[in-house]
Amino acid sequence: MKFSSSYEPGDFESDIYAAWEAAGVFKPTISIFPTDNNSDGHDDREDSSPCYSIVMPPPNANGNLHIGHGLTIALEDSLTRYYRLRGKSTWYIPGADHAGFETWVVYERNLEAKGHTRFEFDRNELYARVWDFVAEQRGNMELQLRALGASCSWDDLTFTLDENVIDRVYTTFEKMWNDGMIYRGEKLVNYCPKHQTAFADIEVEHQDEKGTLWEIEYKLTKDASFVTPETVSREPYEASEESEPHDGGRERTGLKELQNSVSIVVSTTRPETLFGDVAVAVNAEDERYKGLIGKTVHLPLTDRDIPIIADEHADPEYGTGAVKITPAHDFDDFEVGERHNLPRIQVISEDGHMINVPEKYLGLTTMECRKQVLKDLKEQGLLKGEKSINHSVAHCYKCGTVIEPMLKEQWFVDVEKLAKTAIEHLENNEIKFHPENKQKVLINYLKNLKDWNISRQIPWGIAIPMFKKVTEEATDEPDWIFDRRTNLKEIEKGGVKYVRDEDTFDTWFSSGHWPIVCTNWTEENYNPYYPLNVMETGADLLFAWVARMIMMGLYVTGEVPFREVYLHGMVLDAHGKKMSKSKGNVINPMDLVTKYGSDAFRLGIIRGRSAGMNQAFSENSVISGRNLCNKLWNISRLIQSIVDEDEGEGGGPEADAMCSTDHEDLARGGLGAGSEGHAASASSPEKDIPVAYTTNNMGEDWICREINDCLKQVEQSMKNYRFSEAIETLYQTIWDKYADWFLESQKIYRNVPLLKTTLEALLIVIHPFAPFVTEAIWQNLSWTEGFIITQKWPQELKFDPISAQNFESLIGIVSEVRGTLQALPGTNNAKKYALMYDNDSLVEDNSLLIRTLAKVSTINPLNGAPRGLRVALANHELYLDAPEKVVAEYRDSLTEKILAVGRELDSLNARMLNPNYVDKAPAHLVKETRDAIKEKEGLIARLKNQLELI
RNA sequence: GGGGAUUUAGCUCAGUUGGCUAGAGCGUACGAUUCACAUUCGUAAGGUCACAGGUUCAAGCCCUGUAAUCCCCACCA
Repeated sequence: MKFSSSYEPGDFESDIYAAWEAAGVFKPTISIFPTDNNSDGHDDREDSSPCYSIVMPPPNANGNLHIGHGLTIALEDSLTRYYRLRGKSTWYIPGADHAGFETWVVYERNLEAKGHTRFEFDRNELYARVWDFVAEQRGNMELQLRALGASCSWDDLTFTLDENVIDRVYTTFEKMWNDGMIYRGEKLVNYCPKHQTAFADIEVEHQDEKGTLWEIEYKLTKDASFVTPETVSREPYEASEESEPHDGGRERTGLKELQNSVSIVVSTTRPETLFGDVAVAVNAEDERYKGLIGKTVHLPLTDRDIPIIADEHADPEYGTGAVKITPAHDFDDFEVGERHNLPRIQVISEDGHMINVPEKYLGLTTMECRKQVLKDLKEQGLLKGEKSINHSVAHCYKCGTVIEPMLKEQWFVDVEKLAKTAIEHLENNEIKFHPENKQKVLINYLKNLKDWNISRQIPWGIAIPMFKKVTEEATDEPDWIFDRRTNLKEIEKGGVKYVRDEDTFDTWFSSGHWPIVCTNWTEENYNPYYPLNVMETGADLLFAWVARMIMMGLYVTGEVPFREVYLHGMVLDAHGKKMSKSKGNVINPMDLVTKYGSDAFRLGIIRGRSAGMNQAFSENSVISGRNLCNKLWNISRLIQSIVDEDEGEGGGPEADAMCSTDHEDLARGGLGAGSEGHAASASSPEKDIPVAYTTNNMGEDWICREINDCLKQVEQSMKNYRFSEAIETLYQTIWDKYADWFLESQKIYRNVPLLKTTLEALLIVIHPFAPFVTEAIWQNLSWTEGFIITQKWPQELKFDPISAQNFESLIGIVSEVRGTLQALPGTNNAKKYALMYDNDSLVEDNSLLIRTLAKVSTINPLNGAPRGLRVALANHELYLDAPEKVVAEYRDSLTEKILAVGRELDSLNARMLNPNYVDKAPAHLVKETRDAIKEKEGLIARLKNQLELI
């Protein structure tokens, strides 16, 4: 196979993915139910388990992937590929989400566009219709996952409405029902009048808005006796003469006589809910109102009287200190109502119109009613004030409609035990969090968790398996029974008829089972893939999802569902702003994949990102990723060309073991170990596999050392989920070390076996992050076999450490020479001035290498007295053969340099002059400081000497 | 009100038990270049580590406080 001369990811990425998929390399190698009894690994899975499992947070089945998905996949797939290379049986389980509400909104919009409404169809019909709708749309998302390189086990894809998911959800629900954790309650729920469904607290978006706080006067009744809650009827407004509108000034002579001199003024932002008022609350400590507690006031625009009660909810500092209590339409008032056993009067219907109000207001929308109420109050002189305030208002996160707190019968989960158990396991550190602080945040959240409303009035979801009794005579039977037959509208049991609840589950109730259902966990069998090794998802889902998976996992399996949690932050635009359609700054990951390749995208989005942080992202980082891929491509082409040349010349690959260079005598530094010094001729310690190369010069020893360090650092980084750090290490090793120093040196000294070994190692190590280009190269290289995706993680390389360290000195020399040449006046100095050395074996032995790397034209021994410009090195005698005039022009730079070194020396000396430092600091640091001082002193002396010569 | 974070080079970010002269990428400036790569190579400039105290031989890192920015939860009658 021939390498194309340029890196074109678009030419091979999809073919490579198809080849992997066809070869079945994404599947775990160990099945769930082992045939041998070799898996005894219930404990200590982290290190000893042969299995590694991770699940994909399911993207919307009929949507497209956005940038956050891109990040998720890049992270999860990198982990998956890394542990696969480390030899684990790796199971990355893909998923697709029915996305209950999202999909429903899209579908309902379609329906409306065609002139229909949901209310024309029954639930089963709607479910079937949406199913078809999703089936038509489905597939894009999965293609995009493939384009991103997700090495997930496609046969195991779990859809959130799969039968096994529904089954498991029903089993859990039944267990909870039997355990008494499920109850039906009339509570205030967050209700969107447009979508006509309730939401969990967490699905509501609060926005700060300007609003008006109105002050309304409620007059005390003459007969100020306490009115017990029972005297207020639930349906107080039967159309009657009395509730007809009055003229503003007309004396009310009906039921009540008003004590006009005394009144109480309440503050409200929602005057229209006045009709649902059942009390006025004041603070017991509030001197202004103390005497009024227990008296009654007349509720304006009505013929009702309501009590004045004392409750801590009333804040004397806020408004007038008196607050009207409307338990059916306000969360706080609901609680006040419960404390005082007050009735709940619902005055707003589910579609946002007034009910249970005087006829004049009946059927108005809330806004219309508000206007009318204000107008009427004003006419009666009861509107006492109007202030504009800032307050936060709850909105539907999908359509922006103001959320109406609504009194509804719903299913609730009593979360007390669930939360308590979860907290215990979290405090027991059974789950490791990245970033760490999220553990505390989650515990804090669970400690304050309220009961969980799991009913949703959306047809597209898992039906709640509860049926309500309709046969009135069967009084002994329970009102509600559990039954799995949710495909039926009506069932009969023991002669009693029941109808199914129309509601569906909150999506998080089923999603909470994700690790359980994806891994096919069962009560009967040990499953080596549960708990998951890690749960990776967005930090914004900590409460909504992660918390619920933990509670459900513990409830169902008794074990935490995963050992570690990695939370990524939000991907922001290049300026650190949230991406949004309205701002027009949305970046589509697929566009970047098309433009720069999948690997470039993956490298770009992971780089510079740390756990839990919302961080900026720009195309530049993807370009930089593409450049690295290009570098890899060209490194490989170079090595392949050397291999080809070598095999063409010599007697085949076996001859490689003999060094092909003519410069063997020069290759090792004078300080190299042993006469032959072939450090790497030993065999591998673990298995008796002979290593395939010998090192023949210091650059080769050095690169082996650097690659070993790189391996260790990447392993460490991956263990700690420091992806960005791993990539940084790889960039440096591949680019700055391997390409810029080692390969440059190999243009002189060619060690074909070592080139092969090191290239393989680097390709494997970076494969998790750049899977396509590394596989493409692997397939192009003439000597490699199989797929890179299933290779083994590289072994440590053998090398001679002293020789490796000498190469470090050589790098220092070359860098200093380059810098000096640049700083000299004029251009092309490397060609003009010869480099001379005096009595320096390292330079002498490696003069060819130094000449090549520093790009100087000639390098000679200095014959005679020093001349030209002395290169600023403490331990090497090097001169650039520049004429005096040029050296004189360099004078300023030299002075600058002397001053700089002088400053460093001063600070070092100051440190040594501090007796406490010498006494208390670790000995090796003190020694280092001493050595550094010696070196600086030497250097400064030489530079001063040089300056004098000029 | 409760909780969590952030503040380091022009920009985006590293800097994990405190330890040599605080790093990277991008950007900038200057220079190079016939064959692995201009998606390149080399060199350089650029920092009061938000501020004020404290602990320590030693602080970007630990402690206290202040300021600014951001996120989450609750509340806002």
